[in-house]
Amino acid sequence: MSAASKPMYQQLKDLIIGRISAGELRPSDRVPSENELVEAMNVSRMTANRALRELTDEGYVRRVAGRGTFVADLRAGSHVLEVHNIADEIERRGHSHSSVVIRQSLQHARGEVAKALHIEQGSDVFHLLLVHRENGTPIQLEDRHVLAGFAPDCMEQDFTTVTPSAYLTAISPLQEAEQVVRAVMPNAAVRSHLQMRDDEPSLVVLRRTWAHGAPVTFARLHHPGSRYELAGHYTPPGTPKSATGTVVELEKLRQ
Amino acid sequence: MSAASKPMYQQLKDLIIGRISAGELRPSDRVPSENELVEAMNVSRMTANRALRELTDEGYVRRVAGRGTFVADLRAGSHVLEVHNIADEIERRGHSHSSVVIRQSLQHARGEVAKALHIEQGSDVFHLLLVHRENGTPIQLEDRHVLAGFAPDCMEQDFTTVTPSAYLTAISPLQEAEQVVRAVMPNAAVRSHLQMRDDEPSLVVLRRTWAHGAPVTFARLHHPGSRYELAGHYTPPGTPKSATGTVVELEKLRQ
DNA sequence: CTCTCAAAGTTGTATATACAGGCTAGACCA
DNA sequence: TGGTCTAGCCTGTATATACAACTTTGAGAG
Repeated sequence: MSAASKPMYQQLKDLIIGRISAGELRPSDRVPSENELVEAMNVSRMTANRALRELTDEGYVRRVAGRGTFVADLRAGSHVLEVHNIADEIERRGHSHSSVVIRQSLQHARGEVAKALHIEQGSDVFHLLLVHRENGTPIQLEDRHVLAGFAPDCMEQDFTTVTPSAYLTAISPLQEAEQVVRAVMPNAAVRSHLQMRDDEPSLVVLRRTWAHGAPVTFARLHHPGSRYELAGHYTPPGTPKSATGTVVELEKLRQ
Repeated sequence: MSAASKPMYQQLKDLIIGRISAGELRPSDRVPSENELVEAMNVSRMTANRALRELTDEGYVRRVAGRGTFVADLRAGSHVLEVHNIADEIERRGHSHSSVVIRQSLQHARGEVAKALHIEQGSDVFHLLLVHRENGTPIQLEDRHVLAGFAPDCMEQDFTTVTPSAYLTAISPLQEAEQVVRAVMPNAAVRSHLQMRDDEPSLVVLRRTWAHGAPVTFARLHHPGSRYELAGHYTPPGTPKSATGTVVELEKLRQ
């Protein structure tokens, strides 16, 4: 579990990452070429190639055929926040998730919904309104519109057992999404559903999801500001999927 | 620029992504093994290996030595939000960024700051307080504490020309970060600095940044709720760096 | 019938080799 | 002096081969 077990290409990557991290190699500096690594480290060129290629994919370096490999510009401060499905998020905290369906109806799309879904005013859409609870406490009001043609059996679903999100991703995989996060003052209806104080702001996530190249659902997710936050952990390039599972200990720091 | 020019390993990737995207291959289904691809597509095993390995890195499939390659669980709803440096963000919008330094002093770390930075109460920290403006309008109040030992020349910097973020990333590359987003009601001081209405909520980003394995700076970034939002565009796995540059057209949809 | 173990299939890594194509410096020519 | 062009280095891709390690299956021994 210690050192010698790592594969050679990984050792090469670690070596170069180490030099960059230590400041020995700075942005736009040239890093050893494949052939130089071959001679210095006594490996084959394909192994050196794999190391440098993966470092490129992970954003550490930039390669130019004919010129060489250079330290990348260290993305000037772009941090990542992962926004999870509310049910998954609650479950990951080890808490219990439940939801109450307030409305589940077929409607005609009006103004902003029609615009968001790229459909004509008056087209059929399903409207879902439900409250998600964490250990019994309201934590999210989900106000969702779904293209009627995309989910014909939407009215037959029991959304207290399967969340709309899970239902929709089961219909069609591999979707694209766009989202916006805002701080707003909720209206009385939202406040009531989420059991919020009069002067409490709300964290709102607007999310529009695509399937097969067209938007199919648009959701407004309201959260009580005093009981909800988005948390994210960012580690340098080489960590595409470890964001899940990192623990955030930044809890007691209220302004 | 059309079809035949793509390298073989990319054609293999596209072929398998196509089958997944079309629903022909569903999560946990087995995808062709390397040797099967070798025979079917008339390529060498290393080429098939590269295609499947990259699909693994990009999250499309999951591989188990001895068993095979299987379609991954299509991340059950994990969406990504990129949070950029405020100056970069403003510049990307084609607007002008300026900032006003309100405080730049050496202090002794108290309570929450000491805790966030993992240092003793009373340790030396620099305190920076500045307002960032977009086309003259206040858009962010940056309240930052920096470990004194990490940036000894912090007091000599002119933070109206180089943002604290740019200054700090120049000192040490490759850092780790943790952040939390909240909706809160700002106090009078914050409201005043950001020229906010009395009943306007604030979107707050708490960000703690590591270097060399230890936290070195802790920032509270306050934004006026009516003039600021976080936006993100999510495209399926194979898009590690294209998140920058996607246009969000979800603007006029107020709750 | 049950246990053991070997065979076959699978991924993971590593090497040697080959050719195509981009880029640059310096030799060479006019 | 000035322009051209080639030799040499670099990355990008592709192949053939080899061995290690893991998993399942089934044959064979007891």
